[in-house]
Amino acid sequence: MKITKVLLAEDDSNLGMLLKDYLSVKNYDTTLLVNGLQALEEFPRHQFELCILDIMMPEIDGLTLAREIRKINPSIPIIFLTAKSQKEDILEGFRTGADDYITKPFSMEELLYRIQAILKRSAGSAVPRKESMYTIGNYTFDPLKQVLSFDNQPVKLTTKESELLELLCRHRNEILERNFALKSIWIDDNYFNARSMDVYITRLRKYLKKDASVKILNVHGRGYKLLC
Amino acid sequence: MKITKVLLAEDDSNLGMLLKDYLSVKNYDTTLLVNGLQALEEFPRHQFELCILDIMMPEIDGLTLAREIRKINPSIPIIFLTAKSQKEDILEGFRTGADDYITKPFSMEELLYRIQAILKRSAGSAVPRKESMYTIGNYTFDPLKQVLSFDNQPVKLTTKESELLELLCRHRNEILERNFALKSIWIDDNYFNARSMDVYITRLRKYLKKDASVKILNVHGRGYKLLC
DNA sequence: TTACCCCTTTAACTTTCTTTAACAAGGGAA
DNA sequence: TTCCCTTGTTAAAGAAAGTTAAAGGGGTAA
Repeated sequence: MKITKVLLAEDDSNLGMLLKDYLSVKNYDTTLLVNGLQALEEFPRHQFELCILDIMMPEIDGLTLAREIRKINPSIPIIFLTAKSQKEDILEGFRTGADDYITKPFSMEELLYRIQAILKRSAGSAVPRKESMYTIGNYTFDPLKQVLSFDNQPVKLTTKESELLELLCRHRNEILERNFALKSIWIDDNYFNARSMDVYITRLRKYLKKDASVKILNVHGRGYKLLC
Repeated sequence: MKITKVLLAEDDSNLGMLLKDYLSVKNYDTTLLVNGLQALEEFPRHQFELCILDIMMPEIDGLTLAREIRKINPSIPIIFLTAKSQKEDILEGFRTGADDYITKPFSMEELLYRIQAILKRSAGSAVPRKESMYTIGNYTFDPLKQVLSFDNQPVKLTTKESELLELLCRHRNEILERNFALKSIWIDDNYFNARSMDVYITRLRKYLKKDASVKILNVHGRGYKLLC
C-alpha cells in the first residue's frame, strides 16, 4: 500500500497533533507545521501529495499559503480547514482553487472521507479546472456571460443557475457531490439550501432537454452526474 | 515572507498605544508615529506593507500623508481612521486611493477583519489600479474628463456616473461588490444609496448599449460585472 | 434675489431571481 | 412489503434589481 505524504498546517497544536496522529494511524505520512511561514519553508523540501491548511493562522494565513503553494505545484490537492462563520474565507478559498474545505468542528471520519475522495479524483485525471467555454452535447455554455446556447439561440441564465451548471461541467461524467456543490455555491450546506439546489437541478434539466444525449443524473445520497 | 510591517499614524497616544499593542499581539509588527510629519519621515526608512492613518492629525493630516506615501509607494494598502461625521474626509480618502476606512469608534476586531481582508486582496491579484483611459468594447472612457466616447462621439458624464463606471472598469470581468462600490462612491451603504446606485446602473447601461458586446451583468445579492 | 438648469435622490411600480412550501415519486434497508 | 429518507416538481412568497418619472437641492446667471 502506497503511503501518501500530507502537509498539515494548523496553528492550534492540540488539534494539529490529534489530526497528525489520526492520519498517521490511517497510513498517511503527515508533517505538521504550526504556522504558514514554516509550512511554506518546508513545502519545497518534501514531495507532498496533499495539503490540509487551516485558514486562520498567524504570519501567513492559509489562503496566502495556498497561493504560494500553487505557484510551486499548481495541481496539488488542497483542503482548507475553517470556522463555519468565516464565509468570506470559504468563498475566497474556492477562488484560489480549493479542492474542498471542512468547517470546524468536524469529525475525523469526515476528514478522512474527503481526503480519500480528493485523492481518488486527482489520481485518475487532473483536477477539473475552470474553462472559459464549455461544450455540453450540442449546447455551448459561457459561464462568464452566463449564457447557454443551443442552435445559436442564447438563453440568459441567472447567477445561481450558471454557477451550478459550471460546477457540473467541471465534474462532467463524474459525481458532483451535493455537499461540495452546496458549500461552493451556497456556502452553507443546510437543509433549505439543499432543497433550493434541487429546484435548480430541475431548471437546468429543463434548459438541457433539447439534446437527448445530455442528462443530469442523480446519484442517490451523493450528488449529481452530468452526462454528455 | 515575514510578519507584516504596519505603519500606524495616530496622534491620540491612548488610542495609538492600544492599537499598537493589540496589533502586535495579533502578529503585526506595528510602528506607531504620533503625527503626520514623523510618519512621513519614518516611512522611507522601513519596509512597511500596510498603513493605518488617522485623518485628523496636527502638522500633516492623514490625507496629505497618504498622498505623499503614494508618491513613494503607489500600491501600498492604506486604511484611514476617521470620525463618522467627517464624510468629506472619507470621500477625499477614497479619491487618494484608500483601500478602506474605519469610522471611530470601532472595535479592534473590526479593524483586524479589515486588515486581513485588505492584505488578502492585495496579496492575490491586486485590485487593478486607476488608469487614465479605459477601453470598453468600442467605447473609450476618460475618467478624469468624465467623457465617454463612441465613434468619436463624446458624451459628458456626471460625476457619479463617471465614478461608478470607473469602478466597474477597474473590476472589469469580475464582480464589483455592491457594498464596496457604495462605500467608495456614496460613503454610506444604506438602502437609499443602494437604490440610487441601481438608477445609475440603468443609466450606464443606456450609454453602453451601442456596443452589444459590452454588458453590465448583475450578480444577484453581490454586485455587478462589467463584461467587455 | 429670483429663475433656471443640471445632478442626484426619492418614489412608485414592474420584473426577475431565489427561497420556501407542499405534495408526489423513487430508492434502499429491514 | 413497509417505512423512512432522498429527490422531483410546481407554485407561490419574499427579496433584490430594473425602470421611469418626478421631487429635491445646489449652483449660476440674469
